[in-house]
Amino acid sequence: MDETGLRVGQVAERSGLTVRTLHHYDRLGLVCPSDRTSGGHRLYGPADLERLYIVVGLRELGLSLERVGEVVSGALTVAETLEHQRVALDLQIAALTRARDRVLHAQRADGELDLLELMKEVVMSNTFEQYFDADQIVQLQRRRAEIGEQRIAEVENAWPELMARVDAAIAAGTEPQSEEGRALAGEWAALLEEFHGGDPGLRDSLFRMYEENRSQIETEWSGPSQRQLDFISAAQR
Amino acid sequence: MDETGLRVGQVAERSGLTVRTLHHYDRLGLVCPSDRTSGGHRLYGPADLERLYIVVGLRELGLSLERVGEVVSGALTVAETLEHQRVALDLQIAALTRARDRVLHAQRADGELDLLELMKEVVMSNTFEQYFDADQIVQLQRRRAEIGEQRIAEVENAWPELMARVDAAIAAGTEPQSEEGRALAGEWAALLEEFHGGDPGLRDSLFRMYEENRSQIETEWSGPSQRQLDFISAAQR
DNA sequence: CTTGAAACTGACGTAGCGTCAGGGTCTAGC
DNA sequence: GCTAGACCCTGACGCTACGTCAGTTTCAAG
Repeated sequence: MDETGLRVGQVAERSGLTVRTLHHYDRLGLVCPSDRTSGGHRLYGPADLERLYIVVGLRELGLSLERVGEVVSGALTVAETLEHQRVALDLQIAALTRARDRVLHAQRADGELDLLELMKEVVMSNTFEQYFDADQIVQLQRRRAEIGEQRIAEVENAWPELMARVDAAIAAGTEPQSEEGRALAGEWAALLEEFHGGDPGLRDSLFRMYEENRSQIETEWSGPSQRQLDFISAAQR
Repeated sequence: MDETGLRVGQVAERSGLTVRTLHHYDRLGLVCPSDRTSGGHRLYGPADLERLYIVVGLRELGLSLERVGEVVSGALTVAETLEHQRVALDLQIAALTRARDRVLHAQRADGELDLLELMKEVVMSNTFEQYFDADQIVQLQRRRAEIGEQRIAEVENAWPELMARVDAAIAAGTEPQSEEGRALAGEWAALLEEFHGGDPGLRDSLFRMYEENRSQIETEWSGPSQRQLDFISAAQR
């Protein structure tokens, strides 16, 4: 008759979970109280609580209950699970961040929902996903986080300004191979580098996307024109 | 018998959705094809497609199907919906980012899952959430994104270094009010400012948390000692 | 008229519990 | 011993946004 131990309600209060949740974990076999009263009420002992806290801790990492079960039972190695989870979280964060960016963009349309803008955004990001795989998108997201929003805004503002100066140089008849031309090409390359961070995979994907969607990017996204690209590539030779 | 229009399969192919999804939207009343063949097959006209693309666009913003329905029916204002959605996405991103940080922290325990570390993390973030509300957590997250990870790492490394110099000053018998003492206090305030960004609400919450968990923070998180705090506050007077 | 592809309408499954519904159990006070 | 009130029990359905059969019917070409 050693009916010591906490009842569900008390465990719920201490752990911040609900009684229903504890029932759920019990049924799934995650945390089963090792004792019951004669009337069938659950009694949680110290070992049960320890297991419960392990489960809670793993859940805070965002693992599903199924994974948690596999980890506590030893069916999954911890290191591998953590690595998978990190990647999964990166992907989710990237997806949500893109949604947030789209919302911000739509909000700029001030009151009226600009469906055309929204569709352009959507088409754009779909195009984007054709050329960059999940890992690359996560990689880009990481770079953005490392660099910080201020620097990103600076770079985005720098592009039209640089493109204007390139246009001016072309109009003035500047030789691409001249010192001025090569300086412009250097700036151009530096801005590109801010995007792909020197990763050849990212750079190639970006270039392929550019090649295959040139006219659309030029007209709808005010990207660089063919003349500008020609000038820059001539200067880089 | 003007049975023109696209069938579900064709619409699915063009929109990137599945046939099942189109059935689902039809049943929910979101996008109901305005025509059917005599045999009952769905026929989507141009107006239906337009409505479908609006729905798809709104879904890409992360809105639930219910919200999408309310927006397209005009029951919800667009501006308000977008603002709510932005906040909701911020909260989700913040939650996932915290989970990711915890995973990274657990991974540093190298192979062996350090449950004690994990529990400390969890307890810490629970403590944190007692003192900062959802808006403030989002605000902090935004600040971190703006500043960039490099700067954050710099600041985190700067703390122990500064604390060491303060200790040295105390050991050398430096007066808090001396020029050297006030310089240290200035650096101290600048590092704090990096955290709260000058927001008085954030600063007060942080101070309250510090006050009420002083011993724990000092021992488990190698935070500043009482002696150091006394020196700094004396120097600031 | 046949045949293969495509479409139709249910209906169940998913993750992690919330939320009744319709009971028993525990315990303090009388 | 009895009862009231608080607590606990075990089902069972609900929610999101579809995926995935299953069994039947329609379409379009030969």
